[in-house]
Amino acid sequence: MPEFRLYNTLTRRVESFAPADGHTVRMYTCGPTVYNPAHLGNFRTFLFEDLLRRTFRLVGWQVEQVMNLTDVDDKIIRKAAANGENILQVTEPFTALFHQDRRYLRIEDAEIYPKATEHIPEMIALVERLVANDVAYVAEDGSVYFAIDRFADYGKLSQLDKREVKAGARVAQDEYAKENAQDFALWKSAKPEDEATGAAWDSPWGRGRPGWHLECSAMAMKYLGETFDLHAGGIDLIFPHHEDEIAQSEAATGKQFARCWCHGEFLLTDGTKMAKRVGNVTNVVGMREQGISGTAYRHFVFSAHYRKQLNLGEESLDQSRAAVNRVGAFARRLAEATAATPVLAEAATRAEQLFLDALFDDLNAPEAMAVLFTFITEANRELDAGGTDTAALERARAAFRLMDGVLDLVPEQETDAELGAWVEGRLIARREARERRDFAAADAVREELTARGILIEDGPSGTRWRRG
RNA sequence: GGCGCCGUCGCCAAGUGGUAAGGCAGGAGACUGCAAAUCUCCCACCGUCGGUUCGAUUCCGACCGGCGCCUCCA
Repeated sequence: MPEFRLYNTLTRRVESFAPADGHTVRMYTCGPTVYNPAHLGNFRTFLFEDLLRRTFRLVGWQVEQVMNLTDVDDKIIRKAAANGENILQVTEPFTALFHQDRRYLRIEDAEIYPKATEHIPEMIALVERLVANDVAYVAEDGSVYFAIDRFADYGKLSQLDKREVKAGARVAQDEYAKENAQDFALWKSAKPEDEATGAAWDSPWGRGRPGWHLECSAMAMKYLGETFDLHAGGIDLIFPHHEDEIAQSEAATGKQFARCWCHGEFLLTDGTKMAKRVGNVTNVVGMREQGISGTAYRHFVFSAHYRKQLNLGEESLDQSRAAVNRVGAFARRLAEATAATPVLAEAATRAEQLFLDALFDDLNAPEAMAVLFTFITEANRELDAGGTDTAALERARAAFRLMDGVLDLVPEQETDAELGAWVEGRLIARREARERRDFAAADAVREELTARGILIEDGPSGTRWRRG
């Protein structure tokens, strides 16, 4: 089994990583809050996690991934209340949209997508454990808080001990109910709008709803065990979300929660963090309407290391689209080739090795992509050279399958049958014109197609077309 | 105010103590009826100033510039 190295936020170092049981990586990834469309920044993180799970399989491990769907929280309740709806009416359509967007970006299915609202009993049980362990306390109003100063390790993930809260920093509005301003809510007593929107449940402390951090601890432990291999998410979740998850989980079980923590950096737009509040968000649906494929976005995301900020500029997606078209053209050529030179086999084997080296070294996707593109150039050269080595061709196909099996960059083929029939008809007209050597007429057809966004390529096996 | 990250070709972005991957764009050529695709060749001395070193883009310091976290947040 090759060594896989990964940066661990807990230790702030790149370390050797392997699942505890040696064959299945149990990973928990924080999913979306389903009250609006997830934006491209959110999907950068999900794509990073997709790359992680695919790379794990390349190492030879199985993957058990849990991605939660937060379907009860302040923003959802506010939205539901404003519309006079139940929270389900808010979350169901956005849950569906999330999966649609996810598939467009070819993000693999996680094994489990648990919803917070379907795990209220597990969450209540966890709070009871914490109260029993005397690290949580019940406030006058029936809310339950976690007392951070009763958990010695508090701050170990975010290195809070090295931090100082900004002088005059905002403090929580409901501070009066807490012993310490930094204590966080495990259980929030129900307010009228909670009841009105179906966001309140019975508990030993009265009607209420779970605090945000609680769901992840309860669901991670339910599906992955009290200790599991990896917990991933966006870098902004380090504090307070993940810090609080660690506190409430480890204070309850006395065991280490996640063995490794992994965080992806932000997506920036025009130099600032993509965020709803900034108003610079782009959604998958919007991207789609601009004719940008999911594979182009994958290329863009993988062009930077996951721990570095990545700026989405005006030209970014167009550049990636062009890059991904090259991969697509190569994929078709490889599929249709019949033989190649022996040199191709060497290039393929070398590329595979370099590709794995790059990904296994803290998931260096940009490096891995560079290997892929270098291989494409080499392979095209050997394919041009002719050759009769069919085994070499198979070697190349296997290498490409391995690499694209992780990156998944080949753009989708056109599936619009009506458009296809029309294009084929025009191509027949063009072929006839060319056979007459009436090139003016042939070029007129090409321009007609170009006007509709169709590009054509004449090759040995006839004319091929695709969308520009 | 505290903590941290980044500054590499026109744009995006890897990387290394010994003279810098890849993608996009661009230039020249081959191929093509013309294109497209493909191939060949060309296209950077790594923010500034110091220091360490035989040698630094790569280590250290200062400075300038940008970003993020400390508060809901991928």
